Amino acid sequence: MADQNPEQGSLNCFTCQARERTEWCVLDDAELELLNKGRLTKEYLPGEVIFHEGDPCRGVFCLETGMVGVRKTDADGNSVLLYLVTPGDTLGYRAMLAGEDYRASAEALEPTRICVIDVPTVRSLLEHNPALGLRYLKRVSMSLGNAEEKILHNATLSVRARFAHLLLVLIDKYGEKSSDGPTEFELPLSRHDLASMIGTTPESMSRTIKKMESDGVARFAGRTVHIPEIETLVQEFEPDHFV
Amino acid sequence: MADQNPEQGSLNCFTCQARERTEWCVLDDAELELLNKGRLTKEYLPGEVIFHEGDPCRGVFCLETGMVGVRKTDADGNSVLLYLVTPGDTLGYRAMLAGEDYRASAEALEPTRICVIDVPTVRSLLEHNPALGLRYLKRVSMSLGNAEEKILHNATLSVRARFAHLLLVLIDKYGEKSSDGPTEFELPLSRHDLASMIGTTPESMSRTIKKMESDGVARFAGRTVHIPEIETLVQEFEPDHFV
DNA sequence: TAATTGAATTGACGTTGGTCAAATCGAACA
DNA sequence: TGTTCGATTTGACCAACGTCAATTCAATTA
Repeated sequence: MADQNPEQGSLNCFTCQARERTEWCVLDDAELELLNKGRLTKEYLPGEVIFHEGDPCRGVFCLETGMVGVRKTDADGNSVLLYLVTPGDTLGYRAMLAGEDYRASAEALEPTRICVIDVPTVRSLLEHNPALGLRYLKRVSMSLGNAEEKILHNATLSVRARFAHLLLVLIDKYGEKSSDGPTEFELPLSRHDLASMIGTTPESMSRTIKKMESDGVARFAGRTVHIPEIETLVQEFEPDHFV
Repeated sequence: MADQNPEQGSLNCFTCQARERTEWCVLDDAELELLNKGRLTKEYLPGEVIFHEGDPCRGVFCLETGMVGVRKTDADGNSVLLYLVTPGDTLGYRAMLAGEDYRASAEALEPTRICVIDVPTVRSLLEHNPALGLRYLKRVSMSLGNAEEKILHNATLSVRARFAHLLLVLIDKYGEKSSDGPTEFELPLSRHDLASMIGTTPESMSRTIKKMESDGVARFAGRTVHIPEIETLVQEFEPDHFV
């Protein structure tokens, strides 16, 4: 694990570029001061683990730069990649708010700079500023809605349809903002991680990609994806979608 | 939909048997008064729908008696049964807290008596009593943890293992509280609904039950299940579980 | 440039579990 | 008691997808 490194990037919560995009945007200056005091910055290299499933909750993490993957693994070593966490997202709040140990692990996928705000500080902020709680309520509730949707998708859609959906989500989140026409963008994930995001194997992932190429739905070159027409992806996902 | 029927059961939030088990247990008398005023009681017969996916959120529901199923259905009519809601549970809070329309539908599975607390009342209570928000935060966060676990299970476990797990959960929630030895209990669900709780078909459900019987893991007679040894179910679920 | 290593792909194969249709069961009711 | 209707079970079939092993690819380093 990389040591704390206060020499690079923003030095505190006041100057942090990511803050306005986090739940902390509702805090006033006094509260920000508290947040800043309860904070510890760390850097992680790809593959380094930020927390493990079963670890006691250490607080809430704020991602400043880089990318983190949240994984859940079972006894046999099978795993799913539940979330990609990018700058402006917070991490680890579920365990904190549920008062549980972590039920998933978090791992840097890129060089990542991240702050931890310790449990007592978060608890105190939550108790004194109801707006923060409401903010988190909204966040967790939307996340729950998405998780429930994923349960439905995994139960009813084919690997191919789930992958089409994943591509749409990734384009929406990390790609150019053009809803139609040809699109090109960089997948932020390996084939293995793409597979574990939709609950399948790298082999099936590979075959699905090949099939999509031969069907002219998309072209893949390494992590670069070219999609001639976004709408065809939507069709894959909802066969009877009307434009 | 059955009309409001104030003649049966508890007449208000003060005398409601279920209340102490809900999030409302943190309210003081003045707040209970507000809750009581924002409340409307309804009764539903099995099969009647309480809300539909896509409906605007009407408030938070409190189940007093009966049972409700929360379902999510896709365009092709495939569906999963996400939750069973029983007395003392609240319902519909996810959409309310996320500020979204319902993303699932709720349907009475038994004759059900339920109160609706309208959106303005819940919002007002949340804004004035931070403890209520924290209470819901915990509830939603734990629910999210369970949903994430379900995503992992559906991706990695067989139908049989998922069913073993479902049985354990149902026994824990609705069965006798004996952790080992022979157990007998009543399934609260049809085969079809059991199937849609673990994301499979009634046919596969039926075959799985038959196989489990021939393996001596459990005996099924209609909705009555007899399990000679609970531990064998745990083994089904976690092959390398140590006692 | 050759060697090394891990990721990705491909092939071959088997199994799970979905689909469709038919048969059976069981409760409600005439 | 016979009838009816939906729920459940059974059978037959097969497609999707997981598994295992071998191969290829690409990036890194000696």
